Amino acid sequence: MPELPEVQTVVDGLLPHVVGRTVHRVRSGPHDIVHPRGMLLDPRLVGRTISRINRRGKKIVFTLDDHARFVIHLGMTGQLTLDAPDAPVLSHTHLVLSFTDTTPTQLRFRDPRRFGGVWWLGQTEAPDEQMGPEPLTMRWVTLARHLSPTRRAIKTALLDQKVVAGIGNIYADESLFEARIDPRTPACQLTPEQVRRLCRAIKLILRRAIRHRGSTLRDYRDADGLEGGFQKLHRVYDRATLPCRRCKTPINRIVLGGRSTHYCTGCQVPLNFTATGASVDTAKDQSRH
DNA sequence: GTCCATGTTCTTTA
DNA sequence: CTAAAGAACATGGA
Repeated sequence: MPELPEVQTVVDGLLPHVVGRTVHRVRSGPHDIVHPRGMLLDPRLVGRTISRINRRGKKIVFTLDDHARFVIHLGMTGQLTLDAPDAPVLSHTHLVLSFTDTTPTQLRFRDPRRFGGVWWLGQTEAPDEQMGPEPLTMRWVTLARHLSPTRRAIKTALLDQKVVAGIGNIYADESLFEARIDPRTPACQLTPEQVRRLCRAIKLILRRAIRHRGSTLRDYRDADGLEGGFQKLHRVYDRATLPCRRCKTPINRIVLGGRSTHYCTGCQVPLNFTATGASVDTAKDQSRH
């Protein structure tokens, strides 16, 4: 469920209530969602103070006062919420950190499908090896450098966290609509102008989504258990057969890289268009290996 | 029962 | 060998 805007919203909700607080107790559910598997968090966390929380891609990085770190990834259905200790514990709650200094609070990790989990990093391991640039601050030439080596469809490339960090199925589709690029276009065939437009579109869409506290399709909740609002502003995602909000053409749904892909055949064109709307042939032959 | 789902990783295929 | 497609993971809702 959670892509960059949702993860950022969760982090923003945690910051004022968790940073600076000391872990008093750790409770785990019946399933081991900690990596490396079998590692006990209790002796590493109890008595430690959370000194920092930040986001990298879709990962939430917690730093302790001893400089050890751990990452929580929400996977598809993960929720990280702040609750009163006496609030009912929902099913599929896998980890509860209790803070008793000042107002008693619990940080709860719940994840029905268990694609998410906790990764202990210790004091040396980096949270983002292999991970691509942060989309909110990347420059278009960086994006171009990561797209040029692959012939995969641009939609598929955007989902690859080594290409860009934090984009998932919703915001890939929404960004490509904003940039008016056909999702099937081979990544290496985008013109510099298209990459520039895509880079701007990604930032615009992600910032707008963060402003609306992310998209809730089903499971996503912020740290306070509240739903996001950006799903109401989706232009293509989950809108197959509905009229395009821009040109009224029915939104098309196809499958790319095994993931449903939504786009407007009227607005998102496979080739470049000039200012007058005439199509321009850019099929420069990409020699086959 | 069937299909589908906001993600990632391993396996198979070309 | 590499790149890309496909399957797998686990659960629940339509």
